[in-house]
Amino acid sequence: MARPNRKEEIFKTALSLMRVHGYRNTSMRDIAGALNMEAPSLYNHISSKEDLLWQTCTRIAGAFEKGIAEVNDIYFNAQEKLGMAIRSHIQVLTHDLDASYVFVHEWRHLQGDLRDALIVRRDRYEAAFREILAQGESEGVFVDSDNKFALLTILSSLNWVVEWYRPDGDMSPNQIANQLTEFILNGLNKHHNYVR
Amino acid sequence: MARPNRKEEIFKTALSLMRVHGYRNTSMRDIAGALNMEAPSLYNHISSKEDLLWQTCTRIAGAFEKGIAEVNDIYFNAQEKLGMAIRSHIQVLTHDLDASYVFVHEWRHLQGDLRDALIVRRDRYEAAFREILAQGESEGVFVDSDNKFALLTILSSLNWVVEWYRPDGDMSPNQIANQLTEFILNGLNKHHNYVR
DNA sequence: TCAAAAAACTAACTACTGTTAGTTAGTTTC
DNA sequence: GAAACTAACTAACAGTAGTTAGTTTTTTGA
Repeated sequence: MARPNRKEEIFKTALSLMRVHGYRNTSMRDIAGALNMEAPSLYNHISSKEDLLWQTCTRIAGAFEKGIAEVNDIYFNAQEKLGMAIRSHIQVLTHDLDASYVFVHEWRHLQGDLRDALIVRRDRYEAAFREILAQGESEGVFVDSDNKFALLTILSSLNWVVEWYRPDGDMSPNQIANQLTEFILNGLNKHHNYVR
Repeated sequence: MARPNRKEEIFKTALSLMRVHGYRNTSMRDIAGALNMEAPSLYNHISSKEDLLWQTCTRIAGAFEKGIAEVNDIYFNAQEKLGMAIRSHIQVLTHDLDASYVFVHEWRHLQGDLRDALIVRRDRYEAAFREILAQGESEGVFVDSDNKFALLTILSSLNWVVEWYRPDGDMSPNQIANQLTEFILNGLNKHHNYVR
């Protein structure tokens, strides 16, 4: 009986259900049922439903953090940095799509300290991104924009990828990252002369 | 006792709770409690919890549709159209923030036909937006991009506004629309010479 | 002023929630 | 071959969900 890691199977099944139906709409009995077992048996492998969500969120958050740290270690120029940060972000999302989707959409079902801890980490991540924007401005290669505004706009387009990305679709994660980078840097305008 | 429209009060209260705690996490008893009444009394005014969500979603969807129709009626040039479509979208979101937030985040808790109907309307709305992009390309003012990709990127940045917009913040809806339009058209790049 | 309508109430139901307790069968380790 | 471990089970609990039925109170309108 090939059963390499039951715990992983549970996570995988749970996340794919939660992606479709949401965290609250996915019961322990649903998860167990999809694995042909009974709900209480799950507790031989995991400690609680919330822990399922918590471990997922920290895993994804950790991957994001690792990515942005590497970018800041290796690259110097702001345009390169931004491009690589985008690529890294997209890699994380697409590499573990169910988990990322659940992270993006369901993290706020965490309660109390867990939730707070995640907000702190998110803010740190955003700050690292924002620093790249600031660097680009002082290098004179990015327009001087409202940093917070630009950041939110950028991150929203990145995160929306979990909404439509399909592993068997016709864009690879790298292609997506390239297109997004180009779009974010150059926008839609062909002649760059739009004035409001 | 000034009680102009109890039904509206219920919607308003329900949506503000759902915005914070989510649809599934907001019980009828929570809603009733916030209005100093008992849960069953709500049913003198509304027919079900799902109907609360459904009516909210159709209301917002209708506002979006009205906006895009007007844009296509009045304006000719693609840049203007896109700018006005963005402005209209932001107007809808910010004018009815709780409802919009719930719409963007919780529509998928609708079941069966209701959910399907909403998907159809969303697709139609996206198609109208995409047509503006196509027009801009054929007019030679927008870069030739993957339409679907550009569209999703644009709409994601628009919808993310519900995440951070505050009526008492320092940007008005029109300022947000202007900044977003500029960002979407011109991107971050100062000299428009980024090549990947 | 009085009947009708509106809007609240209490009690209760059924379904489902996450989880615990206690147990059992099969496998691995010493 | 005994002990320990793994992973499943059944039964059940305490709580919550949305909702219905039936009743009472409040408001409204002629």
